[in-house]
Amino acid sequence: MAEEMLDALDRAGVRLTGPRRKLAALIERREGHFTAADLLKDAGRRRMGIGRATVFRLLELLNEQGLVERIDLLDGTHAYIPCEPTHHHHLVCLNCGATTDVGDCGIEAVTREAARRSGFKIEQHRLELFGRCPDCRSRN
Amino acid sequence: MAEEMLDALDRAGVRLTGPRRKLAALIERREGHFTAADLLKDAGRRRMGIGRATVFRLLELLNEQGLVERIDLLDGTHAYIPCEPTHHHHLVCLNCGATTDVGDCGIEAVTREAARRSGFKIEQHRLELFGRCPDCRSRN
DNA sequence: GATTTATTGATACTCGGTATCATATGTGAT
DNA sequence: ATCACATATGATACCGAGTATCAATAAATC
Repeated sequence: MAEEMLDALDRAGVRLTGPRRKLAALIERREGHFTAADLLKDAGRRRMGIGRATVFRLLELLNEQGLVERIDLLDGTHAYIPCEPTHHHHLVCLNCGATTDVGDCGIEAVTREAARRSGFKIEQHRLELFGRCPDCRSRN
Repeated sequence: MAEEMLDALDRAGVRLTGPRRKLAALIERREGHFTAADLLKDAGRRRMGIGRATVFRLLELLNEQGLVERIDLLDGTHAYIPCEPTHHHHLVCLNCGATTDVGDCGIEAVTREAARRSGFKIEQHRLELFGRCPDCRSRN
């Protein structure tokens, strides 16, 4: 469990410590997006004695490895979501918080058009999509 | 000066107070994106005696009226940019911080495709584009 | 100009995230 | 196995963005 994350950490050349293993497991059993505070609470509830800083440090590491991404919810709060380390975009369910990834859906064309209109040379983009996931749609 | 913002505030039915007029003028003379702290510093430098809370309150008001938008920079910090109150997306220059708006550049098609692939019903989206503005491109 | 009500600025607070630093622990060499 | 040492840890303190509170002030309306 949490193999993928631990492998990535190993590959990144950092130590596979107790706190990191435990946190990776906690992240894995989470569904949808979560905040650093959520994780910290998870750990606290299980008396894991894991420090605040450690949580943030691991999230940063995982983020560097592309296994977790920081997204900005519509209300301006930050959340983290586990994901594959390839370029993609996120879909966030406004009802239950579930997230999915989608690959390139033709956004290249959009950036090209924006570049043409503005004269900018576009180097990066960020696209977040918000809506209702299939489950929540069928559930009412 | 700052007519547009003051008009909008008036239309919104709030009072046209001294601090609001002064801040609107300060926002107007800003270029590119700015943080609440930037604005506060502007005001402080001119000994305007404007409180922290007032700055945040005005930014929130302007945001509600669509005259200012909060964007998330790549490094995770929040910034505000003045803009038109129609749906659009933002281009941010990674070099100088300048911003421009572009209207719909075909993103409808992208959201439709993402919806098809994921089963989500997409209700909102957020797209931010980062790159080099024409000035910075020609300047080297 | 008086009155009413929204707005203000000071202060204190919350919350996400970071810096510091002495202690603990994983790891690679022995 | 154990040693040595670099890395990671957790406690604590800190920072910066944003919000709540509240008595004092100033727009708007009459």
